Amino acid sequence: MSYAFAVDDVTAAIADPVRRQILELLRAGELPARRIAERFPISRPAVSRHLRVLRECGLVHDTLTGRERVYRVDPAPLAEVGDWIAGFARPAGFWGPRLDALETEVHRTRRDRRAQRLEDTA
Amino acid sequence: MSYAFAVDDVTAAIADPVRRQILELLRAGELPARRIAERFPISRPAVSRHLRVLRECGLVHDTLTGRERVYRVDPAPLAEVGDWIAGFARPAGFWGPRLDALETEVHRTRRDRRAQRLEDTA
DNA sequence: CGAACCCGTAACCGATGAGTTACGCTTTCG
DNA sequence: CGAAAGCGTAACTCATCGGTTACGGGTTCG
Repeated sequence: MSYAFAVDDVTAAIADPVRRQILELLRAGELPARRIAERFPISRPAVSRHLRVLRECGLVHDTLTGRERVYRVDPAPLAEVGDWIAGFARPAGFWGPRLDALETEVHRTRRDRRAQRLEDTA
Repeated sequence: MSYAFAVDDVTAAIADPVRRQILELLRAGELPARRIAERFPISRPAVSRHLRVLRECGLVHDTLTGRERVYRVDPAPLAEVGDWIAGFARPAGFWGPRLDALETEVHRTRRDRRAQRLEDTA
């Protein structure tokens, strides 16, 4: 049971600068798709597809409110990458013990995400 | 002064599963290119190019020894990504304080890397 | 010296990915 | 009810990327 599956999706997702900026934007608070799109020089459908990528790997969640779709960030999948990175700790227990806390967080939020998914597109 | 530049290269580098596996392989110890290549089902030149990508963003360093080129991993650039991830800490100071240690590490190793680069291809 | 070894690069190719415009659905509101 | 707003999707184009084979340069060794 490795995270390889999820890590693959998440690393691919954050490899794009636009998607990273979207996440940073959402860090300040939830936003409807329109508000997100107008912050970028690219077309709205382009942003919409970036949002889909982020959605499919659980980095954002959305709630349909009237005719607006509000997005909010979920850092849990990022923690899995942080977990992988932590495996490259210096000599022995350099960052290790500190980042181990992340792993705990991963397990904790894995439950939450399942619940979240049911709420999505609600 | 943001890491955006470096983070962009590093996230792109670790987005590929083969490159991540190379890093994991090198985590156990340095290896000549040949030894790395024979662990993968793809051709040797393909691995060689993956190594180049990893080299160009500082994730690996190489030393020319006779007719062999020995590679070793450098986790420092990964720390910059960890740093970025840490910015998505839960509510307030959930992982934050723990991952702050990473940032310190980033600064520390930035000097080292400059020295490393001079040694490369030596 | 010449053959074998180790490795990187060049040239080429199919797949993938990010961008665009056009379109359709649902919700709001005059 | 009909127009406008807010989103997502489809179809298409173009650049990038990862894979392959072919090749060349430096090193070891019989």
